[in-house]
Amino acid sequence: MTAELEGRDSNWHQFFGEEYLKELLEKSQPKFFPSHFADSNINSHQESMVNKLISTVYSGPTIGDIESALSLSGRIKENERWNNPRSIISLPEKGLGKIENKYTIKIKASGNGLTDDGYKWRKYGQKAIKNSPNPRSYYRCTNPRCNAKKQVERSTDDPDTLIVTYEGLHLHYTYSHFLLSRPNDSPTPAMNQSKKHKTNSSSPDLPTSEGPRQSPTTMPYDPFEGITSNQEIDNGIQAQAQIEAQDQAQNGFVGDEEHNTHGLLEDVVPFLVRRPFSPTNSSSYEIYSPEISSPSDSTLSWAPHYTTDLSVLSNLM
DNA sequence: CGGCTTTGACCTGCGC
DNA sequence: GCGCAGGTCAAAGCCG
Repeated sequence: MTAELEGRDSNWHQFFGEEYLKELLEKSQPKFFPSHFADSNINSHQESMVNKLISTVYSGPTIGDIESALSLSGRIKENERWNNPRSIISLPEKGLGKIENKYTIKIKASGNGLTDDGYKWRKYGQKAIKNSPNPRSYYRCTNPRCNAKKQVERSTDDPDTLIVTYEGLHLHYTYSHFLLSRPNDSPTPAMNQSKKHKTNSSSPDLPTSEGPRQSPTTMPYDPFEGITSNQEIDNGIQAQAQIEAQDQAQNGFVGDEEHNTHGLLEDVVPFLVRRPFSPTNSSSYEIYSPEISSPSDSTLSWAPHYTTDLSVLSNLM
């Protein structure tokens, strides 16, 4: 499989610019970051920490993610547009139209026809599409806080291929991500309040990604990998736990209590798509952006035609 | 009984 | 303005 990756560099410093990172830090600092992170001068160690923290907090797919996760031999195009979020804002002026948090993914369904992407979705509609024999199904994330949506339809070319379009962000916490690297930590009170997950059935007509959330004990990667020192992160975790405990008291739930119990904001691109890990997972994934890829280009491409207002995300933290 | 899917109706955007 | 197509709503029914 080949894929063309068209988009931003995975280096957050380059992508967002230092000023924007500082702005983000200032906004998120009260809950998550030690105060000195908001200082005007960020040294290299701090910057490294910032990059890692932000890439953890905002876990949208980077090129590295896609490449490593999908084992793709993709070629990466330089595209200056994605080097700075400010320039994204001006994209419509450049004729690319409205930018959306949208990804389209082609999934070669496995034998059982299921494509468990690790999130829990509720179907809210199905629509016949013109010139297509296959209906399109509409799903929303079951988390009441979350505006993530996806559309699923079978490819007309290949009945085994599902075309999944993700839209929006998973605005809920996956606190378990923190804990993977911290086996010695005792669970926070909030963590003990998670329910057992419930497995959904799938439409027999259009198998989708209903399924159990990935168990914290089998989460495939450690978001804090490489981060070594850190009272700051401990503080952040504790602060987060307090926030969630408060949530629990006030609202009766913590994040997506049933399956995505605690932790970091996740991009709508599902965890298992970004980081497929199980050798038994026979699904293959192709991520592309029909809006940007050339019609004459036979290869599939991916482009981050999403913008994420990190100030919004940081406010949610 | 709660949570889910199904499905027809309704809404909205867009092209003519 | 009209019609079409895509997207969403919500009532009804199913299921564990």
